[in-house]
Amino acid sequence: MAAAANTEPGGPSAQGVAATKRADAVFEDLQARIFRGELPIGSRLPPERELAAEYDITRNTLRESIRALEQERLVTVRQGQGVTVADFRRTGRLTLLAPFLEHGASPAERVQVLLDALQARSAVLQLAISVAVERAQPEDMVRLEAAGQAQKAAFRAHDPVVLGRGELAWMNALIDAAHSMTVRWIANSFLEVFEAIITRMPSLWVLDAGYADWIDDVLEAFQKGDGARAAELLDEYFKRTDASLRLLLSQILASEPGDTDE
Amino acid sequence: MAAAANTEPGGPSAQGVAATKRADAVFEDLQARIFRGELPIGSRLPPERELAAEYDITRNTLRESIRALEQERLVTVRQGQGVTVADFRRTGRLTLLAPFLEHGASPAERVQVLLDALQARSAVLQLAISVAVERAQPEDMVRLEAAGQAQKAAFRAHDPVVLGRGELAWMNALIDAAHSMTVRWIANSFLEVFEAIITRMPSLWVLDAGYADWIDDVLEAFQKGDGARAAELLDEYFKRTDASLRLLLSQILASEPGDTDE
DNA sequence: GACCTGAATTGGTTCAACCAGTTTAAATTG
DNA sequence: CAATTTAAACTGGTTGAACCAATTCAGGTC
Repeated sequence: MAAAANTEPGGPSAQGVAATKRADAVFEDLQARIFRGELPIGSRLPPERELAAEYDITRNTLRESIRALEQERLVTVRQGQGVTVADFRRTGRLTLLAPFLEHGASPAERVQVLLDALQARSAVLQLAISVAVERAQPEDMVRLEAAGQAQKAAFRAHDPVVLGRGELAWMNALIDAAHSMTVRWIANSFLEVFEAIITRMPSLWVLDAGYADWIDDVLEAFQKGDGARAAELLDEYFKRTDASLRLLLSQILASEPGDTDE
Repeated sequence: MAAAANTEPGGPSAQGVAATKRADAVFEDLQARIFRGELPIGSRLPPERELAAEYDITRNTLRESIRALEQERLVTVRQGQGVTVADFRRTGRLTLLAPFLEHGASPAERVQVLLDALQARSAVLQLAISVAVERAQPEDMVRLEAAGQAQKAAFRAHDPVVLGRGELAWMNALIDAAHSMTVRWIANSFLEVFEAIITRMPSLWVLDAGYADWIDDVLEAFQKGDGARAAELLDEYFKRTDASLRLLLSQILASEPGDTDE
């Protein structure tokens, strides 16, 4: 028990691990094929009857997969006309972020999306801070403080997984302190990505040497109610670590020639 | 043809207008019931066989609806155990924003979410600007400039629908100029909301008197490559209009006693 | 060539079983 | 009587075949 403790409630659920349901498995495969460009944008999927036969499932089951694809805006479905691959790069939504980073086609594009996502993450956390400064309750402050201290302690251990989970906990505390559904909903898509990174490529979890001090500074600014200062600190820090990550990723990109991975 | 011109490609698609497919209709109804709290968080939905009978559809069709709910993280489904309403306020993602604002339970909560969404929108557009300043191509600049001028012209017409669509076009131009899938994906969920507002409650489209000048200032800062200045202008402007909107919404809230609308 | 017409194609829905985890309650056992 | 075992019942997951309803497209008609 307590094997893979979830950072926060609302953890595991959908497509977390390998899909057990046939419909899920087919959904993921089709999703990956679309991301890979194997099913090009604008092209039509084979008719449901054919596709079902290909995957050796019944049409009803296949339809559930298609329904999920449609919900993610990866395809558009019209009676009599077929299922068409949508221009997801343009029409997609943030829910595609994590799956795209896992199944996306070219390494170059994945790296680009990841770097953009990091910048966006910084913006989201800055938003969270500015809202949280206005709305944080005493218990939120306690939780934030605790998460920060835990991180400072864990920092000396140099374990990327522990630190990653700790930072996730810290982010969650901050997001909860904002008491904003909108902030929580935006953040969840990013947290999904970080979950995946911690689990599958912890080496990507880059931390700056000044991490411990930084935690203190942010907490202090936050407690003073100086949201602008806290946001600024956050921005600066991320600019530094993201620069390191950029370097790291370019190295990985250079060493990994082809498209294949997994 | 050209009847209800879409602002941008990637327009109509899913649940735009009243669902024609039975499965979609049921999905929307269940979604609304969950938002309304009629199906409380943590409670179990009736068994599929019963629910299908209630809606007078077949189980397979109902399952497609459930699948969509699951994809939106509104329910969790486990074999042998049933379908449980998820704590969407915590586990949901940005895709819920538009539907929640349309079907959400208490007017007070809807207003709160809308105001938070506006602040988030500002943050997202600031992000878009800061990225766009780095990546905008000449054609992006042309498009932005054109959209801005069109808005200045339309401003004198005082037609909220035209102005709303124009501002949507302007935002789209900016988002495209960022050349970032992440930015586009975040923004799409917000654009969905604005689409709905323009169509259904155009009176909410508040514009400041200084709108025309503001457009000029932002464009100028942008063209100078001063992303920080442009973002700042955007933030200031939104703070002003959002304050007006806050007032307007509180009035509407006061005049509309019950939960019912539509 | 423009216009109907109807078959073929494709998704949408229905029905009726059966399979597979979970839960519950009865039966068994100590 | 309490703990355990067992089997029924419930719940979602999947199947297969058939029919309905838009859309497309090929032929036929004018």
